[in-house]
Amino acid sequence: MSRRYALGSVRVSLSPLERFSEFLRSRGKRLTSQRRLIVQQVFSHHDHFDAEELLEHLQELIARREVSRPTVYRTLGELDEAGLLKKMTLGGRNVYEHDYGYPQHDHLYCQSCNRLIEFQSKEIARLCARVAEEYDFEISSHRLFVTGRCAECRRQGLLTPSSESVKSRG
Amino acid sequence: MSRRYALGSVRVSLSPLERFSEFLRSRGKRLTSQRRLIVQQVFSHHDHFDAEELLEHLQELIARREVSRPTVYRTLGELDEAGLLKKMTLGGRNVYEHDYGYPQHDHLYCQSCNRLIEFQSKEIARLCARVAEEYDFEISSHRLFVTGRCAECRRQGLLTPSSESVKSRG
DNA sequence: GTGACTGCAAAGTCTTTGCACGCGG
DNA sequence: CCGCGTGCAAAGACTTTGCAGTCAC
Repeated sequence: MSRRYALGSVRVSLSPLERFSEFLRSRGKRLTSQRRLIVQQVFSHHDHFDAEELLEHLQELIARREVSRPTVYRTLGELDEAGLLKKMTLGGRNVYEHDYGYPQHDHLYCQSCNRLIEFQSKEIARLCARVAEEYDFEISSHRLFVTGRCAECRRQGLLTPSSESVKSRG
Repeated sequence: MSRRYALGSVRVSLSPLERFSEFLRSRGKRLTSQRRLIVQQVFSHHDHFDAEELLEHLQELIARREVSRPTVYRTLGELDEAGLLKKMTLGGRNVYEHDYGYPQHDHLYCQSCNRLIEFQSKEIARLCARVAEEYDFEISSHRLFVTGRCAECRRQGLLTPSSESVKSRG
């Protein structure tokens, strides 16, 4: 898989770190070395991840006491608030994905390999808008998950859901 | 709200308890008094609920030692397996809804009052099928959540998400 | 300097599990 | 009467919080 970005990207003028810095300033918060390190790691590649995976990637820094578990959790929340990450829940744990410089999309979720496959569809938003109008509902966002089995797993005849962490695929 | 069933119902030949009983038999499991009590409570009215709410409804039975917390959790899992309940995750906790004798639907989720509003749309399934075909993906189910603010909350100008449990609304 | 931020340890919250007794088939 | 199912207590997975020292601004 050579394409790291399944759906291409959206033009943005600021880097994630710059954008986060601006968000922090607007809230009277501070750009600490820890927040910098976490943002760097999070945006070093496009992927879906949960706190545990991020902590693994940061294990050296954690061992060196340059960043800690609670700070990672706290910062993930801030990145979500700041609109840099989008949080979702999958199998009881919080999973994050890039939401800055990345287009709106939905997911196919393979129960066999736990992969999230991204796809785009303009119709979904249209459909949501129509339903919302009917119910006099004010949409802030939508989330469509299509669960099943991906082509690869079907070929391999995998039936049992694996317990590995969530991986993305483009 | 006089309509207890927002979307009407689907004709089924067996009662939930009968259906569960059949499921249990097919698995070499037993229809115990506890499972009977839990099924009765769960299907006594149509609503979305989580384990904590169900436990509250069962508090008298729990006090009398006729049923226990672990058994409630175990039975909810079995009802999900049996296809009587559908499990979903909302705000980190598992939420259940009737899935037997009840039509396929999706949800509007109001962030202010935490209500789930059910709606039906044939187009969603069509759309999912089309996407799945494109990705050579085998669908087992889909789940669409439209998040935002319901008409009532908008009228009341409620902005802050409440922390009460999930309620359904027809 | 001062107050936001951090790491640590500890506590939450929701859910699951090990075990010995009890009861359904 | 076998062995699945139960209640109990305890552990588990994930995440959050209180606090005192530390560092960004």
